[in-house]
Order: sequence, then C-alpha cells, then structure tokens
Amino acid sequence: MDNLPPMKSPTNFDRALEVFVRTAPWAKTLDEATLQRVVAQCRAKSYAEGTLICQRGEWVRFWFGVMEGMVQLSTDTASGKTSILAGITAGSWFGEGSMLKQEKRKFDAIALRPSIVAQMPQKTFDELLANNLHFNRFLLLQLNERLGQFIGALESERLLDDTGRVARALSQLFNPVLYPQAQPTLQVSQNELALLIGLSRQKVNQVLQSLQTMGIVDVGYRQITILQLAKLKLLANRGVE
DNA sequence: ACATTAAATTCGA
DNA sequence: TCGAATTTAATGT
Repeated sequence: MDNLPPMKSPTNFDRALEVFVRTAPWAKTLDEATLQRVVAQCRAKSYAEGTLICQRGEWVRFWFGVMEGMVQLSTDTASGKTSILAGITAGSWFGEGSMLKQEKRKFDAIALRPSIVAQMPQKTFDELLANNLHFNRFLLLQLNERLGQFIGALESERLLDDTGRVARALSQLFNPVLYPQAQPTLQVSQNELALLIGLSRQKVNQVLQSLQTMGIVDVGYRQITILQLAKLKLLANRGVE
C-alpha cells in the first residue's frame, strides 16, 4: 500500500472530468444547462493496474468512459484462462449494453493500465436517452460498430491466417467511431495482445516481427506503433468481404 | 522451454 | 536520495 501516484488535487481531477464530458462525442448537441447537470452527476475514479472496475454478474448503475489508461472487457473460464473480448482505450465509453437492458453485467471490466474512468449514473444516462436525439444516434452507431467488430472477429477466426488475425485486432483498435482518440502508439504487451486475439504469445511475436519487417508496425518493449494503418487494414480484410 | 533484455525494486551508502 | 545489485516481467527464438 500505497504510494499512490502523486494524487492530483481534487480540483484538477474534477476539471479533467468536466473537459472529458464536455468533449465526449455524444455531448455535441447538449445545451449548456444540460451539460452542467451531466457534469455534476458524473464522477471520475482512478484504478490501479489490474484492479476490477466492475464484475460479471454485478448490477451496475453506471456507464463508463475511459479518460486515461486502458480497460479490458473479459471473461474467465472455469479452468482459469482469461479471454479478452475487447480492449477499451482512452476516449471511449463502454457498458451501454447493461444500461439499456437493465441487466447484470456480462463481462468483467479490469484496468489493464493505471486508469481514470468516468462514471455516468443510470439516471443521467436514461435522461439523455429520453431527451437527446444526438445521444441516441451515438449509441446506435456505437452498438452497430461493436456488432461489426464481433462479427469481424468471428469471420477472422474462421477465414484469416494468423497474420490477418493480428492485423485485424490491431486495426480494430483504430476504429474511429469506437476509439475517437486513438494514438498511433499502443501500450500493449504481446501477451495481452495474444489474449485478445486468441493466439499464443509466440505466434503473435512472430507475426509482429514480420509486420515490422514489412514496415507496417514498429515493435518496442510493451508497445506497438502503427506506421501504415492502410496496409494493416488490407491484411485484416484478406479473405473477408 | 529457454536465453536475453527491459523495467521495477531493493539496499547501502 | 543516488546508483549499483537483484528480482521480476516481457521479448525473441
């Protein structure tokens, strides 16, 4: 315990939350009064690496936005293996499925990195849903993109070789709708990527090496930089579409 | 599975 | 508080 990273003063923390909410992609057409109310009702929490943000089976009353860091949505099998279903990077929101259906969470959400996560209460979420057209459009678009990604993952498992599967997983993290703030450098270990894709770490390493030789990515310690996203997407789509 | 290398932590001044 | 020594974690084959 705890030498927490130098705690930001509450004011800075709140300030960051306010900026994050105001610049969120779903907030574009909210009037000032509504914005202020939404900001007041949201909270930001920080999580140490590896800690649980919410657990499968839990009733969750919040919609989550990743302000900093990275979150994995995953399930653990009885035999103790984890499968990462999605990696959520800074700038994107998750958990709308459980909000809309009023159901228990289907997955664990775990901080993959030290993270700061914004929480919007169910009540606020419902109000926006009832009153704001742009908010509805945003959710519809986001759900559609996620559906596309999961179908894509299924396709790639059946139709693509290992290179294609790695390429797909990487380029998915650059989906402009789901990851509006994506940076070219991802802070992800090869092991984490392997869990996300469902390949062995060794295989992922081999593929990354070859992608690096092709000049498509740059591989570093615990990080991957995408140099040619267009080529990556080309590899990700071979055999599909 | 094993060897190498990067990063994090401990320890002694 | 600095840096060398040790341990732990990630990468490469």
